[in-house]
Amino acid sequence: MQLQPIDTSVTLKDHIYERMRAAILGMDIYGAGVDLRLDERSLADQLGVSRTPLREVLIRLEQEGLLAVKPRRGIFVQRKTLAEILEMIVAWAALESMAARLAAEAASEAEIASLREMAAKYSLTSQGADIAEYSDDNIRFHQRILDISHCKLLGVMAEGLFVHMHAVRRRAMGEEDRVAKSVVDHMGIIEALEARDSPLAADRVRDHTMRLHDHVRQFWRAAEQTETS
Amino acid sequence: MQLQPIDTSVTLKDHIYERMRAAILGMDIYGAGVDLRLDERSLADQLGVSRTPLREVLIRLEQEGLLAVKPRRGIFVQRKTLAEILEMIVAWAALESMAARLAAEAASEAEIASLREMAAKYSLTSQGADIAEYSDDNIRFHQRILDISHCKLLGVMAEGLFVHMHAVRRRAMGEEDRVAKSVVDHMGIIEALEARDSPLAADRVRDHTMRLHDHVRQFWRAAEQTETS
DNA sequence: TTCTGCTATCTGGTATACCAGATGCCAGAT
DNA sequence: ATCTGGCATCTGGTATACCAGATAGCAGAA
Repeated sequence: MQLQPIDTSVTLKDHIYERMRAAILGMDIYGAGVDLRLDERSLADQLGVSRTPLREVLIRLEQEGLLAVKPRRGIFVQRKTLAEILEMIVAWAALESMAARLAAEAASEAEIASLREMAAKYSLTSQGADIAEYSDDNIRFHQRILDISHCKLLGVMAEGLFVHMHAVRRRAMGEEDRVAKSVVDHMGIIEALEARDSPLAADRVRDHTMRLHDHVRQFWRAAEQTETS
Repeated sequence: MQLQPIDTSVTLKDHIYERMRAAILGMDIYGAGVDLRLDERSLADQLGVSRTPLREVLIRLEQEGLLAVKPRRGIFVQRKTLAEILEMIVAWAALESMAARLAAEAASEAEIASLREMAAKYSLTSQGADIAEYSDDNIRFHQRILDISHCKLLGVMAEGLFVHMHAVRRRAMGEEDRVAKSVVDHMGIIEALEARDSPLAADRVRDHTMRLHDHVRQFWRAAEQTETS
């Protein structure tokens, strides 16, 4: 008889973390009259746990930049400024560009082929798909590049950045036009990878992401947050 | 009369964090018979605080990859595997390469000049300085590049990576030879920045850091850790 | 009516108590 | 001498109590 060990490392905190994270990402952070203040006790009540494990989760979420804890003031969902969003995209470009470079050097044919497969969905019917769906697939495409770089850390670090993009989407995306351009970019990236041209792949990925950078800078809807500190 | 507001946001936790972090970084993590287990209660006693704030600090340190908390087993200082170290260096190269690119485009003359100043110390007397001192100045040089990119996030993310290099130094550095080569690399980087050649600057920074990558891979002393989980 | 200062109360910070899983030692059985 | 099962105890996880700063509303003075 053969038994798999039971994973005892999952604790209450982990469940709380998932719930909280999902709840925060589900919020329309940038909405006008949205209440960004959280209340520890009330949250603990709703989740049916005590404050202690909840607080540890809140601290973790603070580390990830999703929350801001202000001593004796309150806990707030963190709104990112345009400048911060732009910096995240720059960092993302840096990481993914490196991932593309590594992928061009070391990824298997099958791995690169899997990218083409993902892109194929849009190459023909590019105008038919709706934005939201494309946006998800788009993220997956980029994560796949990070995966096939075989450098886990790049993926992990980028993941921490993607999280924040989720909220931004509602605010700065939206032009139909970009989808078509994006598809073209993706094909260019795939071709560079297939050609094992690592500098070219790195450049194309970086340029592609930096185009998003410029787009966000241009179309960020200035419903600016008023809070200072 | 003019008064500056008192910063009330510094709390016990922050002090504990500093102490713990310094203590951990000061440890010879990779020593042979080093005890990597920490005891919450004992630490709380030593610091003169209760477990609660200490735990929050420990969780933060876990997030940063310095500690590993194993439920009902203990808290351990995290040893990095060679693979993990190498991935960190890759990520570092990605971030700093991007920083160099931005710096070449946007840094002021004065900022670039400050790099030359830092490098000057070693350009002539390159053989005189001891390794430890050079190593510190070396880190500062790289942080300066991240600074003058004017992208804070790149610096912050790289900082989180540098922390781990501290412990690695004892283990994989040491050849006098590398100092001289490193100095040459630095001058090349500075020249590319001065020429405002951003692709070249990015390439040189990346190559330089990836040379460290190769060096570590080659000279990592295999006194391998035995623990599995 | 307006301003001042007290106070009730809300919030996060910290301390402490208790719970349950993990370990290791030891007695008793074989 | 060796193996097994139980128990004492150690460790982190969770719950709860209490503290002090932050706020806002109100009462009383000017």
